[in-house]
Amino acid sequence: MTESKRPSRDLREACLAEALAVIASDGVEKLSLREVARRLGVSHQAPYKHFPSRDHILAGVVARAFADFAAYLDRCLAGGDPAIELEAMGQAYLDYASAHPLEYRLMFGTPLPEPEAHPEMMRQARHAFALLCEGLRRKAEAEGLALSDEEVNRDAMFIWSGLHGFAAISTSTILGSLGFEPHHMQAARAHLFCAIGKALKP
Amino acid sequence: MTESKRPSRDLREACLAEALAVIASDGVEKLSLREVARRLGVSHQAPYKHFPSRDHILAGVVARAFADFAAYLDRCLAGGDPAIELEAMGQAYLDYASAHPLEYRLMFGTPLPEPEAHPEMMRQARHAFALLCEGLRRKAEAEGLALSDEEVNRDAMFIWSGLHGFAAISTSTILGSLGFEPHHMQAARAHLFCAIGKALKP
DNA sequence: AAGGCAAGGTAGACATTGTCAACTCCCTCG
DNA sequence: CGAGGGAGTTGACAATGTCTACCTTGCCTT
Repeated sequence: MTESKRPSRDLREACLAEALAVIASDGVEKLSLREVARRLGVSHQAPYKHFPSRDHILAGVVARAFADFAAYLDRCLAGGDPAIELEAMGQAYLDYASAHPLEYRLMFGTPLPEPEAHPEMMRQARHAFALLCEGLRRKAEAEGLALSDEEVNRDAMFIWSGLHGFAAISTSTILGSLGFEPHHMQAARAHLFCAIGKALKP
Repeated sequence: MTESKRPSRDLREACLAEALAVIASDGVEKLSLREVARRLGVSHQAPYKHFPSRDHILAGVVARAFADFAAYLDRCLAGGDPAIELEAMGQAYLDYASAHPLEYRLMFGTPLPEPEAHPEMMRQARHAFALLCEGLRRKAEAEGLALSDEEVNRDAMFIWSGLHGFAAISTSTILGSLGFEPHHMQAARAHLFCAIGKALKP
């Protein structure tokens, strides 16, 4: 009986995991602390000992997703040809969105309450954007170009727009009723990367 | 006293308008039929005579936003050079998003309730996408190209991704903590259109 | 080692919400 | 003129977020 003695950290973890499970099965709007507590077999007030409010447990789930996402992108910076690295990072961006549509939509498609109240989340977002800028700068250097910060930012914003737009559309429910099927999206994705590459050529 | 006699259609309209007002002031998650009814000074059940459920009133608001949006884009198809028309439509897309960030986020940034349960909402969405495809097709024709539906769809998806991504990022709160200022976004927007144009050249 | 003490967990209460059912009012159509 | 039905009202019920008051238990202080 070494368990259920000091479950403090355990319950917090379990709440986060179970909250994600609830969102996955019933949607984010059906997330309720009582449902989480019920599934975990604890009282309806137990989660309140770890999260001040429903918004805070949701923010906790989102923060975890951001951390995962950043780690996912980080794995692409293994060193090597900057152009290939950059492309790999773009692919990883969409891979993550398609492998974890739930988390992606939570991060970028859900109105989060008080973004400035969760600085860790924003820090991760800044980190991801900085990775993209860094990749662009390295690629430009490798090609002998000297880009100003402004130019890097503009290119980064263009790429980010394309990737985020595609990811958001892909993980949205609109696609189904627009008549798009998986193999269409596969082709569209390849076309997107091709188009972005073409636009980046001087 | 010619009013409040047959307010049937009026109440439906008033509900939609007031629902949008509620969303604007308190956020979409605080939209409740009872709050709408309270603001309109009617009983908490009155809206149910026009909308079967809370999701249906939300879908009604979104459908109206899609219709407005499509009308906004439609104004660009006044005839003339298809290439200029298409560019104007892209500008109108971002203009709408920046002029009506609330509605834009409702349409594309909110988990919509059961799309197949609200065919009118999806019909409006399909219409907006069809406008983009139509613009692309006309431009290709004017240039003497014969594009297959697949190619049109892929180009449309690329453009839509770029526009939507930019619009979503622009209307999000991330920008602030990323250090972007309005004139940066102005330049980034011009750069985006330039890049998209470059990518569309064969 | 005894006694508190604070963190973690439980139970009950209250306001608010979505939604169902039964009721009233009044216009319209036969 | 009277029946019918659409529009609106009232009442009720379950579920939820959140507050307050209680219990439990391992640890720390003296």
